[in-house]
Amino acid sequence: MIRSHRSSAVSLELSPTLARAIRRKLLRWYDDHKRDLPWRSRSTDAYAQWVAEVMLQQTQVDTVIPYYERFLKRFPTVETLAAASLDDVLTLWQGLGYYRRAVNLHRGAGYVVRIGGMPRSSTCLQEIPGIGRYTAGAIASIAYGERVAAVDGNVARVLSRLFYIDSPVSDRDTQKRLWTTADHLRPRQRCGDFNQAWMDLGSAICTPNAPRCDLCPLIRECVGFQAGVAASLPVKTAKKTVPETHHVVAVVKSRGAYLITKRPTGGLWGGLWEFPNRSCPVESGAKTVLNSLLDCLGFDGATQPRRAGVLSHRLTHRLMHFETFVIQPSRRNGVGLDGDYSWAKTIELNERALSTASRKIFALANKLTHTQS
DNA sequence: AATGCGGGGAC
DNA sequence: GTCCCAGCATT
Repeated sequence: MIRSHRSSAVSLELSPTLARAIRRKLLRWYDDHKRDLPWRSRSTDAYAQWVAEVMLQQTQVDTVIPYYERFLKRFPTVETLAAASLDDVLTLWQGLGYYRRAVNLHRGAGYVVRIGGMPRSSTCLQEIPGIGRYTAGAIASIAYGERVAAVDGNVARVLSRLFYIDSPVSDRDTQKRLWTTADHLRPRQRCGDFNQAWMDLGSAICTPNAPRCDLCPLIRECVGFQAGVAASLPVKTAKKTVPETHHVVAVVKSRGAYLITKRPTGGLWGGLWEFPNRSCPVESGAKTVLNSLLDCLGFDGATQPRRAGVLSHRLTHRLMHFETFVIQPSRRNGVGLDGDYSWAKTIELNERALSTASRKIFALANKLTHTQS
């Protein structure tokens, strides 16, 4: 019975014979179809693998590649990264998202240099901030040849189909089972290649939608395919509706430079620069909130704000609306503008770490300026 | 166990 | 529009 098969222990559904067949077929397929990716040309460089794996967290390969090339060119070694300023690291990271990754990478580089080099095992790698079980397994198996599993979204999808695992993939028990299954499948040799083979298979064949089962090297072993349910796996839990928030933004321009401020590290866009702004519960109250913001910045009512429009920006977990105003005061009479504030000309702005939302706000403000001038 | 954390590619 | 992506840290 299918059901009893599915609910049986891994050791029962994964016989040594089956495990051997899966290893052999997947590695053979990988030898013929592996992608040519930048980090694969330096697979023994644990630092290079670390950078790649962190960038690839929740981020697609094609998005990462140009960032990776720039990053490794600028910071070719962990020592060069440790010696850099966080601002410079974030500038290279801008647009890639999840900026805590860059902060942790920079912090981690300092840690690695202090302890005299990259940790040499999957377990020790997890002492580095931003490296969890998956990333540690990937780095250790690829760079060191350690025999350790690495279950990411790709592997979870392939394994859930291969073994018809239909409990919600985010559940703890499901995750535990996936890792246990991956542990059983680890080959004694080429574990790094094996881990990457899952990912290439998940990218090219065992895709989230409309998997190409006809091309899959594991079609004969795939219980999900045999049952005709491969495309509906893994089972994901419904997502909740994202909250909507409104904000007012002051793009203050004086003598060709713009007033920007640095966000505190930790939260959304932590450590990045942006134009002064405030949350605004109701859109209709924008003018009041703007005046309050300008007061705090030290720009009084003598400067006439001009409304540039509303910029909407969608994140995975939030929909944000920025009602944008341009202010051109006659004097830079701002008060309390400490180290977290700065004036930056357009060309300097391009070298600062700004969020994509801030870039879009800047474009909107510039459109107004050029239209009216 | 649930939530916060970006942005873009694919459909 | 929707879904999802080489996850991790925090609570």
